Amino acid sequence: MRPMSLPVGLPAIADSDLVGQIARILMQAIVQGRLPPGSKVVEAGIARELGVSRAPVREAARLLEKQGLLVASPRRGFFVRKLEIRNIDEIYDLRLCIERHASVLAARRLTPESRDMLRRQIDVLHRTADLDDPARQVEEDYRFHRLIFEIADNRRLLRLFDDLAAELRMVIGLIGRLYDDPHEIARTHEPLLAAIETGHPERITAHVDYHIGHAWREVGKLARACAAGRHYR
Amino acid sequence: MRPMSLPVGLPAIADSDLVGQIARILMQAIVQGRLPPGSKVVEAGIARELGVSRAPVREAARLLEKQGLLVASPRRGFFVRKLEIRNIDEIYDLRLCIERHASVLAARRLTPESRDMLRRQIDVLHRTADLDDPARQVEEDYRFHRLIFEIADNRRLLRLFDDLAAELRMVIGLIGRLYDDPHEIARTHEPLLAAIETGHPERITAHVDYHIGHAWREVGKLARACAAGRHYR
DNA sequence: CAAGATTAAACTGTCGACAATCGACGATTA
DNA sequence: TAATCGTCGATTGTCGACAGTTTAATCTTG
Repeated sequence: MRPMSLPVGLPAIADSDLVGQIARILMQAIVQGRLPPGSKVVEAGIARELGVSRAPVREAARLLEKQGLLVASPRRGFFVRKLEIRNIDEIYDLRLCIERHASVLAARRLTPESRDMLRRQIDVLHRTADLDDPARQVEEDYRFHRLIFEIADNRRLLRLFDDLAAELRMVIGLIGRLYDDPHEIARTHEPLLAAIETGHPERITAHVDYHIGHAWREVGKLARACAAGRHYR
Repeated sequence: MRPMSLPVGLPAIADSDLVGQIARILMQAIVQGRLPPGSKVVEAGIARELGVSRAPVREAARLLEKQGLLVASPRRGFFVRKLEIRNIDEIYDLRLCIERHASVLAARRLTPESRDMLRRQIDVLHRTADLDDPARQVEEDYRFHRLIFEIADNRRLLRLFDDLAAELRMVIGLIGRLYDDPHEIARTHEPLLAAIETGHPERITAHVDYHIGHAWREVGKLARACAAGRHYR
C-alpha cells in the first residue's frame, strides 16, 4: 500500500510517462556537464532533438524548475541554475533545519523495525564503499537520510527533502567526487543513528549539526574551488 | 554610465501574465468555496469559461499544485486538495520548524532598520484590528511573519514560507473567520518581537513555539469542527 | 435485482502552427 | 566615436486539433 520508497535516481522504468523521461534526460545532461550552468534551455531545440513536441519539454522544464535545477525567466525561457555559493549555503541551511527536525521526530516514532532499516542501510553503505562507485555511494547515502524522513512520517517534509536532494545531486555531479575515503561516509552515520536511538533531542540535533555541517563544509569547499577554477562563457 | 532607470515605483505594467491571472482566479474560486475540496478541475471547462486555451490553464494549475492547493493525478487531471487534518498538521509542523530557524537567523541579522520595520508592522496590525476585515487581518499577519523571513535572508526559506502561507490561506478561507478578538492577534506579536530583539536562541524558539503553536491549535480545532460538520459528496 | 460487460462521452496528453516578444546587429545621428 | 533607433531572426506564449485513456452510462446476464 505504501509507495515503497522509489529510489528517485536511476532505474526508472519508462512508463508512458513522457514528461518524467524528458526530465530525467535533462537532469542527466545537466549533471554530466552538457547544458552547463547558466546556459539556456531552448524548448524547441530539446524537442527536436528528442523527437517530441514542445509541450512535454515545457512541463519537464517546469518540473526541474520546481526542483531548483532550472530557473525560469518570463518570456526569456529556462536557464540552468548557476552554481552559486550562496545557493549552496541556502540549500544546506534549509536542509540542516529540516533534518534536525525530522531526526527528532524519527526518534520519537522509532520502532524496532525502522531502527533495523536504518542499521541495514548503514551496512549497505559499508558494502558500497568497496565498489569505488561515487555515484552509487551518494545514492545510498541519500537513501539513509531519506529513511529518517520516512520514519518522521511527514509527507511534506519528505517531499521537501527529495527536492533538496535532487538539487544537491546536481551540485555534487558538477563538483565531481566528494569523499576521498568512502568508508568514512559509512562510519560517520553510526554515531548519528546511536544518537537517534537515545531519543534525546539535544543530543540528536547536535549530531545532525555535526554530520550535515561536515558535508556542508566539504561541498562548500569544493564548490568554491570549482567556481574559482571554472569559467563559464 | 548608468542608465538611471527612473526609481519611481511604476506599478509594473499590468500583467500580460495570463498564467498568473488564471492562477489567482482559480485560487479565489477555491478559497471562496466554489470548486469545493475534492472536486475536479477540468482544464477545458476553465479554459472555455475564461475564454482562453487549455495551455495557460494547465500551467496555472501546475502553479497551484506546487503551492499545494491542487493535487495532480496522472491522466486523470487536477483536483482541489481536500481539507485533511493530517495535511494541516504537516503544514504547521513544517512551518514551526522553519519559522524557529528563520527567527533565530533574523535575530542574528537584525539591524535597527529591520527592527523598525517589524515594529511598524505590528502597528499596522493594531490599526487593521479596528477595520473588522478578517481577510485583511490575515494578510497583515502574514506580512509580519514574512518580514522575519526576509530579514533571515535565505531566499529558499522565504519561498517555502510563501508556499506554505498560500496553502494556509486556502485553509483559513475555507474555515472562515479565525480570531474572535482581532486585537489579540496584534498583541501576541509583541513578545515575539521582544524575544527576537534579545537574540537568545532558546528564548526565541520558545516564543515561536508558543505563537505558532497557538495558531496551530486554533486552526486545527476549527478545521476539525469544519470537517465534522461539512460533508463532501 | 445486482454485478459484470459494453459502449459512449468526456477529458488529458501531445502535437504542429501562429503571433507577440526578446536580443543582436547594423544603420543613423549628433 | 558613442549612443540611440530600427530591423530581423530566434524563441516563447498561446491556440485549436487529434488520439488514447478514463469515467459515466447503458446494456447484458446470472
